[in-house]
Amino acid sequence: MLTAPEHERLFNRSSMSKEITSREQDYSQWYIDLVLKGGLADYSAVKGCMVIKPYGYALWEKMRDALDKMFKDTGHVNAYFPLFVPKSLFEAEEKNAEGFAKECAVVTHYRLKTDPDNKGKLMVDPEAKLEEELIVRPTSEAIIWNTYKGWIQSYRDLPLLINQWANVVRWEMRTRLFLRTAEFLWQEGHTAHATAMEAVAETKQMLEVYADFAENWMAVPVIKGVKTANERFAGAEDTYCIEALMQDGKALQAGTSHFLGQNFAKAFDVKFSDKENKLDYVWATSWGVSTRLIGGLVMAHSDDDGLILPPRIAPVQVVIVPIYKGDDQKARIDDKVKNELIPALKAANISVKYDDNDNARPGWKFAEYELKGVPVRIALGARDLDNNVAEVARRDTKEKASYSLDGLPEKIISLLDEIQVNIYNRAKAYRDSHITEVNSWDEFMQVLDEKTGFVSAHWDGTGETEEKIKELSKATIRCIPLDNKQEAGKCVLTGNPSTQRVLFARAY
RNA sequence: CGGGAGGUAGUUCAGGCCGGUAGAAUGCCUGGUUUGGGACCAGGAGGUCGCAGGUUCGAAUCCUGUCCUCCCGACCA
Repeated sequence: MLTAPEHERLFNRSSMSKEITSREQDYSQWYIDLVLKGGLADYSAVKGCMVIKPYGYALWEKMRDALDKMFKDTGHVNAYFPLFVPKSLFEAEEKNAEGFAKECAVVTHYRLKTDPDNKGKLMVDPEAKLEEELIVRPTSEAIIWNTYKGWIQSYRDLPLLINQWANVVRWEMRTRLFLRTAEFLWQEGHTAHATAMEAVAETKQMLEVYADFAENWMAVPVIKGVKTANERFAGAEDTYCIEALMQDGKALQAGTSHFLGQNFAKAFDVKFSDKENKLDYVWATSWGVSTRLIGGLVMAHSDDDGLILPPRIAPVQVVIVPIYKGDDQKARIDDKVKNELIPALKAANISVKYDDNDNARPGWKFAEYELKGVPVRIALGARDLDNNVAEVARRDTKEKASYSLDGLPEKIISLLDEIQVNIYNRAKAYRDSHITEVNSWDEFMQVLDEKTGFVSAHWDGTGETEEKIKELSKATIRCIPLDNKQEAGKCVLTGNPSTQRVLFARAY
């Protein structure tokens, strides 16, 4: 029997610890809890903008570095273009401009001054109005194509394969940490080619790079596909995408690669002479992924105890927690860890943290590193040293096992690989079991409401039907999968003839 | 941008109707005991109650405005 104060204490202790809302209870809150309490990001004083905290940024750096290498390996180089785009340039490609017009931040003045009526306060100086407004880039096609015009004269200048790592601003009505914020970080590749075929090949190649990255680094299975005309990037001829599925059954567009045709070349007058000295407009692509991937990563793998990060991009892959009584034991553990384990793991390029902070006890550390999604934890106590073993816990399954200290680094290395594969397989099994073929409207709605996930259904190919379905179900066509099977059928809404199934889902 | 909820110590929250010296737990600091799943004892520091006005002798509390966040909708990566 507990006394009242003891009850009180128990209650407070549990409510005060970094408790995470369960997915079942409130999926959105679970996600927010993970991002905030997992130390990935924080809110800021600026509406719609977040602070990416060191742990979250370390994750982004790992992702960025892996992607950057893949871009370089496919022949691209990095450059940097301005944050501001003069309005006249921005509006040059009409469809692109229209598509983004509703969410642009605009700079109209270049100076503040002291408010004469309100000492100590500043006001916009009406004398300092810009002659031409500057658009804060929501994407950089305009400024880049304006620049490319001066860089491209002949086929010898092509292909031009440039990427930039940057921030962009899209003024969103409703924001969500990482998934949708007013400002976000991304990379945008912008390439120019002599032929349409070459540009299409580039578009598809970069889609493959994204899919490769998502699956093999982030361990998030994705479906490669093409967007419908309605969902296409403003100004593109074709938009290819990778679509991932979150644990609540909603889809997430994880990356896009656009074949821009000659739209931007014509809008910015970018021509080249071919070998026969004939002038033609160049063919273009653009492709991007953003910090949104972090949100997708969190929602694809994590559980009610916290983040689950794939080893290949986890900022800390292994954490070692010493368990000791007194300085003698601590010294023995230190010796083993610092002189053997850490050097061996570091030699294998594994990032390892030894948490011998005496402020927190082991149990607290276990919970903390589980919250942060560190893939592997090694607990090492005096008892283990006597038996020449260590307790190894994996985050993905929460299984614990005792392994001999002989050959432990090799064991950890293979365990990290195993975890990487396991979380991918787990996410894939979930994804695959949530692609449902339906043949009637009732079934369509029922699957969306009850089972969730992707719904594979026939569609008559018209924008009107697509709109109508969106209106009725809040589901959009996520993509027409690449190499889609062609089969005759009837549109799930209109009954009109269809040649293939497309993937619908409610999406982030 | 519309509807709802919220903002008080680092964190989670109480207090608010009914105005009168700012509270709890946890965390933090010091010392000690501890350490195999979120330790314990003793002492201590910490808040212009989101911000700006107003009402009042007096405002965390009442009124007005404004900013930020969450949820639901319309918009979007």
